[in-house]
Amino acid sequence: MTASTKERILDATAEMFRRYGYTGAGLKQIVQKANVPFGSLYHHFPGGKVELGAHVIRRSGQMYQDIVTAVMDASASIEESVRNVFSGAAAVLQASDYEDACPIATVALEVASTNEPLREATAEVFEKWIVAATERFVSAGIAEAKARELAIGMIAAVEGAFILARATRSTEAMDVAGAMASGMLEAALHESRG
Amino acid sequence: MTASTKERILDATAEMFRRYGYTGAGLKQIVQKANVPFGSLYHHFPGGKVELGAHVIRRSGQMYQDIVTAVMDASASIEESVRNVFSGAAAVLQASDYEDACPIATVALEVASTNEPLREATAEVFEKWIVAATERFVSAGIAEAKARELAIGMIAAVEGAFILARATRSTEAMDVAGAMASGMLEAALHESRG
DNA sequence: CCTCCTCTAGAGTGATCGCTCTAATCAGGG
DNA sequence: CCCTGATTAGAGCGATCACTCTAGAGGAGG
Repeated sequence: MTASTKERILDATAEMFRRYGYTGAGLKQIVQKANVPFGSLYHHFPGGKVELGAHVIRRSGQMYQDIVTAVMDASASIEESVRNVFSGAAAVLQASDYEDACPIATVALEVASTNEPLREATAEVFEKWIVAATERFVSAGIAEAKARELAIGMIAAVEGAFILARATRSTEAMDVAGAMASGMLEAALHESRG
Repeated sequence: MTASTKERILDATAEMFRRYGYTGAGLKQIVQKANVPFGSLYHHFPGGKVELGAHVIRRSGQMYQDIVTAVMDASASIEESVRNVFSGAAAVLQASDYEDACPIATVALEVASTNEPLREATAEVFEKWIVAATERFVSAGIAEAKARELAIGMIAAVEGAFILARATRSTEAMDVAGAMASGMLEAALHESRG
């Protein structure tokens, strides 16, 4: 209710992107869902769909990172925090009937070869995620290079599991990916502790 | 030249799907690329875009599986075969300027919540891949349950790495995912051999 | 009151969407 | 030759696409 017109547009677009992707989300549908007149969209985002898309990608990326950070902060150990991220993703998938997964993966694949500004936005988000996760692992005592590998592996695992889980409507892939990621982490911790 | 009209449609559609996704690929563009009159498309695929999409998903899934099988058959050991699959994927990505990746991942995410028959087609393909990979690992002496976990983990890793690699235009994620997958496999082999 | 500027409001633009339709073309059997 | 069914060929359909345009509503300063 207190959300501004601009925020309502961004929120509605983010939800449309998650469900229908970038190409599949129509601007008319977006303004209708946001309960905003069409003219307001081009007032706030004069660059049209591309500018709106770039904003939504960066914003969704930040929001997702904040959620993951909060989950990890609430965990007792780094090992547990990784497991909680995957089990949390599995829970959200199930609760949303396999609709709400990664907010930018679908868009990332769609625009990778067709829309350079949006591709750059997705790349920026992924790189920020990698850096944030790497810092976590470094703080846990893992060497920088190994920490970055773990971070990339973990993000790749969760994204790949999202694809399999949504396609098969099962959390099996997410559960397996979580076990795989935590196994990798434990091995790295064991190594770094001597 | 010897390719039939139907095959040319399927090939053109597969390429359009890889680059633009399901929603982004227009039927007019497809028939133009395939050098086929519009009427022929609806003669061969009376069910329209959905029927064509389902055919292309299953066909691309089978083709991709055949390629991976060939790569693995040409490898000396199961460990090497897994590494070759990832390094081969990285090479294809680089050679195609990060356009040609998994032929169905983009479509899978797009249609997961919007098009039930196509979602089922993608689920079918993924399940076949999992079964095929599981059989490979079982033949290598790994227990059935563990082999299925490895198969799912490997497919999730390669799919997730495709997303990161295409977005960032770098093979780093694919290299890391390959190392992660082969590490998992070696651990499982070590365990199964006592 | 008036002016100025931001924002809301939605009708209307040409282009493209998936799809339907009819006609032409072709091959093989009689 | 004619007939028949499969396939090619593409114009045209209503709907929707991203987007532009003009007009009005609302609040702040004078």
